[in-house]
Amino acid sequence: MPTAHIPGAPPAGRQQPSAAAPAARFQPSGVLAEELARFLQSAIVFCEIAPGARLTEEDISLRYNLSRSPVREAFRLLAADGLVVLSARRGIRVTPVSRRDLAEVQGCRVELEGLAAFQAAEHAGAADLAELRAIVEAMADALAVGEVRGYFKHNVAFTTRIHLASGNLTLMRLLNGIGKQALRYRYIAYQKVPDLMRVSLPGNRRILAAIRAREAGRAREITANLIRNSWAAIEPHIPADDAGPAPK
Amino acid sequence: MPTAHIPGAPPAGRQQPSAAAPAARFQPSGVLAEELARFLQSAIVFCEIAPGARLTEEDISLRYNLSRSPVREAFRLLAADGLVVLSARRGIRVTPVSRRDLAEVQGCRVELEGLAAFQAAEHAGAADLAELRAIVEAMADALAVGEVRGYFKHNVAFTTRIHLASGNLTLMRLLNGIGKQALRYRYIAYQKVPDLMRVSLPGNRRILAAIRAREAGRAREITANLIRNSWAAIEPHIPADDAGPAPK
DNA sequence: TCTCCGACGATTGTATACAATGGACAGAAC
DNA sequence: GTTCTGTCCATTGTATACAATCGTCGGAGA
Repeated sequence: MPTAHIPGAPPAGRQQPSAAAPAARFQPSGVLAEELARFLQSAIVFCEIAPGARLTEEDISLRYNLSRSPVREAFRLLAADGLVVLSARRGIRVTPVSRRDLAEVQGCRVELEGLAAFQAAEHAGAADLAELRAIVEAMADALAVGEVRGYFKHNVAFTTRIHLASGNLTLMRLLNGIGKQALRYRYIAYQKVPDLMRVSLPGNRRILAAIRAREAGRAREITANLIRNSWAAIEPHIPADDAGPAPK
Repeated sequence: MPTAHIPGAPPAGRQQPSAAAPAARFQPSGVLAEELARFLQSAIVFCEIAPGARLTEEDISLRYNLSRSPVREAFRLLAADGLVVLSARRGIRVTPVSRRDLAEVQGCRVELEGLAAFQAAEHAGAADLAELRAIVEAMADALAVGEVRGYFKHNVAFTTRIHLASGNLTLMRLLNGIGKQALRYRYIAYQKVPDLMRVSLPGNRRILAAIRAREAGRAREITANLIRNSWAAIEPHIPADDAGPAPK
């Protein structure tokens, strides 16, 4: 199989632009490169494109009826987020997952998410707090009915909102650069260990409480511990062998 | 003046490719986009292109006799490093410097450089230690003869080598994403406060000593403190007003 | 059978032309 | 004088054609 299966795309042969397409079809609205990057990012995070899969610029441009320019740019964006690895004239590969990579990502996240929680405790405004509270309730609702993907979505929103509340644009840029890669592991975690929700929710409640109480140091500590816990929960579900025999 | 002055480029009119050019002229060897990004990055870090200056893709492509494709890609790379800000159809601006930005960058660096030093203390090999030692000696030599720019260069190399010794690719990617922006402030610092060298050198010696002794926690602390010190030294030399009256 | 060499093909790198968009400015209406 | 509106232009967004390069594969020679 020369190229990986990609969902939401016309199967193989070039298709008329106006032809009917699958439900999840890529529907550009604004800048093509950014839209495509978002679309592919989602597909990678949710493992709809397998880790290690090989892609090419031309392949994607044919599938989605775009020229190579925006496709190329989209791949650069994904590479900046660590989701794909570009190698000149050898194609593009979805970054493989590995325990080693997991350790690196989570190790960095401990520091940066901790800093974000710290600064959020210092700077969060009333609107931030209200929003965080609402998100936590949404998480609780999703947990109550066992909606893993819904819980995951709200959990991500919670984290993102804390980043925003920190008021630190540079930190947000950094977290954005690592967060996409982390998202893959977080999604794998919730899929394989749904019970992680039961640990995560109280932890997030405590983070929110610390932020409300302006206890920055405590917010940092709880956040760091929560990440370490989820890290430990994820690890057994990632292939141990990190320099494994790459297919071809 | 519609566009900023850029060094190392033919003045204005299009020039023959083989024509004689200034000494520091951009000389591509491999991939144009990356070469150009490196060239512009250096110009921005060393303030040869002023903070806040406005550029356009076409302007650069004319100056260096390139097509817009690699120029465009180079600007995306610079944007990912936070050195320029892209705004659709409004041109490209060199990221302004401000105390607020400085605080964000250094705040993040305290965490990440600290983590790098910590992990370097855990993982550094003999080659890393030898190299670090050699660089520190080079720094001492530069200090002895008062070569600010030489000291700066070696100092950057020292930091980079610690990143490498950490063995954490993800951390290196993150530090790379913030390091370029930090470099501007570090360069301003050494220019305006050459005496910073006298504080920096002993600090770096102590970091190396801690790494050699495998005292990870101490390496982290010294690193964090060194950054905080240089931060404090730089701050007075950055315009306080961060949302200043943007030209035009 | 193994190794070296050369041609081919796949894939990205670069150049160029054209389209689309959003702001600036001039002019008219109030 | 102020405000609205329409046109123009600067600038980026996109499409396409061509060039360069690296890996692969087959064949010849030892």
